Amino acid sequence: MGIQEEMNKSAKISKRSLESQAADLMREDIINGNLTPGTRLVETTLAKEYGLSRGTIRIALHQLGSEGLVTQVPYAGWSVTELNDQDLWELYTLRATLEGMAARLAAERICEEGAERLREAYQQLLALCKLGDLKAITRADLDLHKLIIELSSHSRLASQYQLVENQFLAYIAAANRDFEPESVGLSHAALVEAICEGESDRAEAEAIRNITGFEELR
Amino acid sequence: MGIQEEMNKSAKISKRSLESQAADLMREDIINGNLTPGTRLVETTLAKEYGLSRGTIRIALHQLGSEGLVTQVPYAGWSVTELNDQDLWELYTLRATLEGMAARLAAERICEEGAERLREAYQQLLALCKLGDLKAITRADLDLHKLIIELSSHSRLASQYQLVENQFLAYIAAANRDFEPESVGLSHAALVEAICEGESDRAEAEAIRNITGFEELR
DNA sequence: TTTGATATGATTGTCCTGCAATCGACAATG
DNA sequence: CATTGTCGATTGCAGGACAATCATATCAAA
Repeated sequence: MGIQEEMNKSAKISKRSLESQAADLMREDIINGNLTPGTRLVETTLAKEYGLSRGTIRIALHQLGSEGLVTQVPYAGWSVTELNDQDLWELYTLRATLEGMAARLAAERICEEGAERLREAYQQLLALCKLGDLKAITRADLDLHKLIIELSSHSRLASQYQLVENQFLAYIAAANRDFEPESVGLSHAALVEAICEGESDRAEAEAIRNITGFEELR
Repeated sequence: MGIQEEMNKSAKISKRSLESQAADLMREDIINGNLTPGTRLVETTLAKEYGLSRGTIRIALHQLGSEGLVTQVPYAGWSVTELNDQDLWELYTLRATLEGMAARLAAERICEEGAERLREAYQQLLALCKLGDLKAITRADLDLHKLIIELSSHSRLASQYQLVENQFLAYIAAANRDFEPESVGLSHAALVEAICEGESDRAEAEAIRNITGFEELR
C-alpha cells in the first residue's frame, strides 16, 4: 500500500510508528523541495496518497507543524510554511547562536578521537571544494557542522539545531538559492583548529563569524 | 462537560481548538506540579476526565511530547517527563545561551519605551525582594526575563525560551526546589542597565552570568 | 533456583464512519 | 455597490472497532 513494506533487513528493527514515518516522508519532501512553500496539504488527499488513515496523517501534520515546516489555519487547511524576511533573519541569528554554543561546548570537552573525526571531516570538505561539486560540498559542509553539534554532547541543542536547519533547507531548496559558493572550506579552518585545541572562546566566535559572515539580511 | 463552558463574555471569542486547549490544561497541570514527573497518562482515562474524545487527547499528548513535557514509550504509554542531571545541565546551558542572545538583541534595538518598561519591571522586582514573598519574587523575576525576550523581537527565540522554561518549571515545581532565594534583585541591575544603554556585549555577558552564576551542575 | 515459554490484561496504534463547525467563493438580493 | 445567503471543501471532533505490542503473572522445564 503506502509505507509499511520495508521490513528493514538490516538488523535495526524498525519500530517507528506509521505516524512518525509519515511525518518523515513529508518532511523529506519539504526539505528536498518536492513540496514548495505555499503548497496546500489536504488531510484526506494525503491519507489516500500514503495509504494511511486520516487520523494518522493528522498526527503527522501536527508534528510537522510543531517543527515549523507546515502551517495550519483553523478549519481552512494546512500548507507548507512560507518564510518572510523576518523569518529568515530569525533563522540565521538563531542558527548562529546555537552553532556558537555548540562550538564552545565542543571545544571544552574535545578529546583525541573527537579531534581526529573533526579534522577528517574538514579535510573531506576541503578536498571536495577543490573538485567543485556544489551538491557534495553542501553536504560535506552540513556534515561538518552536524559533527560539531554532536561533539557538544547536548541533545536538546542538537534537536533544536536540526529544526532550524530543516526550515532553512526547505527555504533553500524552494528558492534554489544555493549555498555559499566560494571559500567555504578555508573559512572553517580557524573554527576547526580552535575546537581541536580546546579554545572555547575562539571557537564560539569563529562559529558565529562563519554563519553571519556571508549574508547580511535586514 | 469538560472544557468548553467559558464562552468568554469579554469580546475575545475563544478560537482555540479543543486539542490545543486540552494541551494547555495538561501543560498547566505539569508546570504547577499537579502532575509530577513519572506520572502515567492514559489516553482513555484523560479522555473521560476532560470529556473529550481519545483522538483529541492524542493530538494534545503529541503536542506536549514535542515540547518535552511528556514522554512516550511505544505501545506502553505516556508519562510526565523525568529529568536527570544531564537534562538539567542541558536546560541550564541552553537557557543561558538563549537569554544571552535575547539580551544582546534587546540591547541592539532598545528604544525609549522599551527601556522604560524594562526599568519599571526591574523596580517592581526590587520592591518585591524587600517584602520577601518568594512566590511573588519568582513571578516578577520570570516577568523580567520574559520582557527581555519580548524586547528582542525574535519569535522563534521566544517560543524556544518558553519551551525550556516550561520544562524547567515542571522540574522546580516537582522537586520543590525553590528559585534563587537571595539577592536576585541586585544581580539583575547590571543586566538591565546594559540593555537600556544599548551595550550589547555587556548585556549578553551579564545575562549569562545571571543564569549560570547561582548553580554549578556537572 | 533459574530459565524459558505461555497466557493474559492493559494500552497504544490504526482504521473506519459520521457529523458539526468553519472558511472561501460566489450568487442573490436590496 | 454593499450586504447577505448559500454551497462546497476542509478541518474539528466524536465514537467504535480491532490489531499490535508491552508488562506482568504463571507455569513448566532444566
